[in-house]
Amino acid sequence: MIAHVHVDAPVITIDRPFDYEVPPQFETLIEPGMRVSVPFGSRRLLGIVTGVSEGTREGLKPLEALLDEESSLTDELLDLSTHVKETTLCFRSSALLAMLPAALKVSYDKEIKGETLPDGVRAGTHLSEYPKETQSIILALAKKGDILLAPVLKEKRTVKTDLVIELIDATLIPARAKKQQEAIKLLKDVPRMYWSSLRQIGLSRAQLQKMESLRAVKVTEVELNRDPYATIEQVIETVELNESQAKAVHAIRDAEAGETLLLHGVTGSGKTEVYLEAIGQVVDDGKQAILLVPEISLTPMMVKRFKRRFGDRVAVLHSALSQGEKYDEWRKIKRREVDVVVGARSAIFAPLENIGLIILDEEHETTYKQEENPRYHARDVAIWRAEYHECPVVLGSATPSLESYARAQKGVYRYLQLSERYGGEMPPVHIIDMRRELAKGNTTMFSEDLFVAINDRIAKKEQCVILLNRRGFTTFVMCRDCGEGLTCPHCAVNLTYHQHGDRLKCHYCGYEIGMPSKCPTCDSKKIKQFGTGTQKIETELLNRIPEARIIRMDQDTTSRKGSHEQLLKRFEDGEADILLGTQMIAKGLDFPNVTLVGVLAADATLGMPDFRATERTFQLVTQVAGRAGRGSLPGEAYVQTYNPDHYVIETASEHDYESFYAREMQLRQVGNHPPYWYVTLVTFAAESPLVAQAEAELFAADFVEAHVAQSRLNGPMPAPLSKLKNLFRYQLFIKTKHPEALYPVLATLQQARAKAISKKEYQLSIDVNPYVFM
DNA sequence: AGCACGCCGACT
DNA sequence: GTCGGCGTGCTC
Repeated sequence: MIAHVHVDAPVITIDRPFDYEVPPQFETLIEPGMRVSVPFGSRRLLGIVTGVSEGTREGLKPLEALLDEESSLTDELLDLSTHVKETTLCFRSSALLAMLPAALKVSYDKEIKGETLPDGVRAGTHLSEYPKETQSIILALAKKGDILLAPVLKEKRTVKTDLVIELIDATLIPARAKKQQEAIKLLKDVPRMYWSSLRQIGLSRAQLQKMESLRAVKVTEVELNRDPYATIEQVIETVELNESQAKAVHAIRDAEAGETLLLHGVTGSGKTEVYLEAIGQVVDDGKQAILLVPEISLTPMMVKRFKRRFGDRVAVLHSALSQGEKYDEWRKIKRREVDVVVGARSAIFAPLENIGLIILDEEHETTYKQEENPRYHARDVAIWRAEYHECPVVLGSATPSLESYARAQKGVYRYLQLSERYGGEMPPVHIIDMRRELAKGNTTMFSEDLFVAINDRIAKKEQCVILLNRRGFTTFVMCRDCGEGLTCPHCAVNLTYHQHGDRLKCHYCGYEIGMPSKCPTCDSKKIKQFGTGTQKIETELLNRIPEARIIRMDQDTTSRKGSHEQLLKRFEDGEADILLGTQMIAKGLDFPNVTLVGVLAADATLGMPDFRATERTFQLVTQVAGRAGRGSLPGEAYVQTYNPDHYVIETASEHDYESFYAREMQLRQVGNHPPYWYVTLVTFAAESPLVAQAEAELFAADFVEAHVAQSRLNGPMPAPLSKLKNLFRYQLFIKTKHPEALYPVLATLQQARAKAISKKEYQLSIDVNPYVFM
C-alpha cells in the first residue's frame, strides 16, 4: 500500500505529494487526512496523508508512524485545501496546516544517542534541552560520528485527563483502612467520582491503587475538556422578532443550496437575533452552523449569548483561548458534540460534516482576510463550503463592503434589509470643522463643542466614548534643527515612539532603540516626538476637565491577557465617565449609558495609498456613531475632521449608505478598482533594488505574453514600503475580470521561478485580492 | 527549508 | 595531509 503525503515544508520545490510505503500494521488504520511522521532526506517531518492507493513501488521509504487515531481532516477539507492553494497561490501544505488547530502542529528536535557522552549529557535526551554552548559541542561530536543524533518530531498537543472511580464492591476494603473506608462511604452516595474530587479527602494515589488492586473499585482514565465558559447556564429564550427580522429569517430558511444572502442592517437593527433564530432552525433540522465574527467583536457578551442559547452544543474558537483550550474546542467539533461553531477567521475551517448555514457577521471587516500564507479570505472559503454542503451563506453588515453590495445589486447575492432600529432613530451626527478650531487658536485635539458636550454628560452622569482614528498616524521623532526624522536602519520607515520604556521601535522588523538624547545626524538636542497618541489626548482631556474619570484602551493598556475585558467591565460598571481608545473600541460595544461618541481625526486615513481608505472611513464613522444612544437615553455623535465637505464625512454623518455607495462606485470604476476588477498584487524583494526591479519587469513581460483575457497590468513600481528588513521591494498590480483564468497563469509563472527563489536570489509574494498595499 | 555532498583555501 | 568555507542539488 502506498500513501501520498504532503510534508510540512513550505518550499515551492516540495509542494507536491511524496509517496511512502505503508507498513502492514498501519494498512487497516491509515486514512486520508491523517497526520503522519515520515523520513524525508536525513530529516523526519510531519506529513498529511492526502491519498492512499494499492500496490507498491521500488525505492519507497516506509512511513514511520501514524500520529492520529482518526483522520484530522475530512474529505471535504482535503478538497478545500486544493481550492485554497489554487486561488491564493499558496502551498498545499500551508493550506492543510491552516485548517488544523495549532496543537496539532509539531516541533522538531534531535534525540541524543551513543555510549560515550560528554559530562552532563545523557542518552535519550533532546538537543534543545541543553544550553547553546553544549549544543555546539554535541553537534561537533555528532559530525565526528562519536554521537548519534536521531531526528524526532515532538507533538504539541496535550490532553487533560482525570480518573473516574467507580464502586464495585465495598466489602473488600478492610475496616482498619480508615481513608479507604472514608472514600467508600463517599462512593456509596455517588458511585462514579472523579479522582480530582475524591482526592480532596486526603486519599493518596497509593491508597487508590490498593483499592483498585482489591477490585473494590474500577479506575478508568478519561479525557477532560478545559471549558473556558464552564459556568454559563443554558437558557432557551424565545426571541420576539420584528417584521423585517422575521422576513430575513424566512428568506434564509428558504434560500437555495449554495445561495449567498447579504443581510444589510443598521447598527442596532438586531442582526444577532436573526442569526440566533436562523441557526436555531438549522440545529432543529439536525444540521450544524458556523458563525464567523471579527476577533474584536468576539466579546464575552457575544459568546455568552450563544452559550445561553445553545449551551454545550457551541464551540467557541478565538485568540483569547490557550492553545490547549482551542484544541479541546476543536475536538468537540470533531467528535460531533457541537451544532454551532462561533469563531474568528480560521473557524471557517471547522471540521463539521453537515453544515446547514454559514454566517459572516460584519462581513466588511478586513480581518477576514489572512495577511500571511495562506492568504485566504474567509468569505471566499465560506462560499465554497456552502456550495459543497448545499447550504446558504449569510453576509451581515451595517456597512457592507462595496464588493458584496455590488454583487447584491447585480443579483449575484440575495439582498435582505433590516430597516427597523431598536431604540428609534440613529443618533444625530455633528460634523466639526477642525480648520475653524485651528483658526480660533485651539491647538488641542478637541473642539470647543466636544469639550462642552463631554462636560455636559459628566454633569448628567452619562458616559462618553472617544475614539482616536489612529491608523495613518503615528508618533515619530524628528530633529527640529536639521529636520532629519529617525528612520529604521533596515526598513524605509520612521521609527515609532513608545512612551512605555521611552523607546523607538520599527513596527515592521522589530528593531528598537532607546530614545536618543540628541540628533544622530547633527548632535542637536532639539529632538522631539511628533504626532498624537492616546496618552497625549488623555492629558489634554484632564487639563480641561480635571474631574473626568477616564479609561484608556490602547496597545499599552490592553496587552495583558484579559485586560481588554476587564477595562470594558469597569466602564460598564460606571467606574469611568469616558472610554478613550483606538479602533478597538469602535465595534461590538453596547453600553446603554453612553450618550455621546466623539471621533477624533475621522479623516486621518483618507490620505493613505489605498483605494479602500474612504470605505474604511465610512465604516468607522458609521459604526462608532451607532454606539451612542443604545439604551433609553438619546445619543449623539461628534465627528471632528479637516475635510467636513468630503462626501464620505457627509454621507457617513447622515447614515446614508446608498449615497456613499453611489459616489464611491463611480470612483472605483474610474480607478479600475474592485469591485469592477479583481486585483492581485505581486511583490518582488531582493537585496539589490535592481534585481527586484528586473525580476518584476521579467514577470510583467511573461504575464503579458500569457494573454489572460480581459486583464491589465500596472507597474512595476517601487512598493510604498520600498525597503523592508534590508530587502528592496517592487510591486506589480494585475487586474482582471476573469480570476479563474488568471490563477493557473500565476501558478505557472510562480512555478517557473522555483529555482531562482530556492536559491534565494529574490523573494516573490502573490496576494490575490489584497487589502494591504505596502 | 534543511541537510549532505563536493570542491578549493588555511592550518597543524 | 586535514579542517571547514559555502555553492549546488535533492528530499518518496
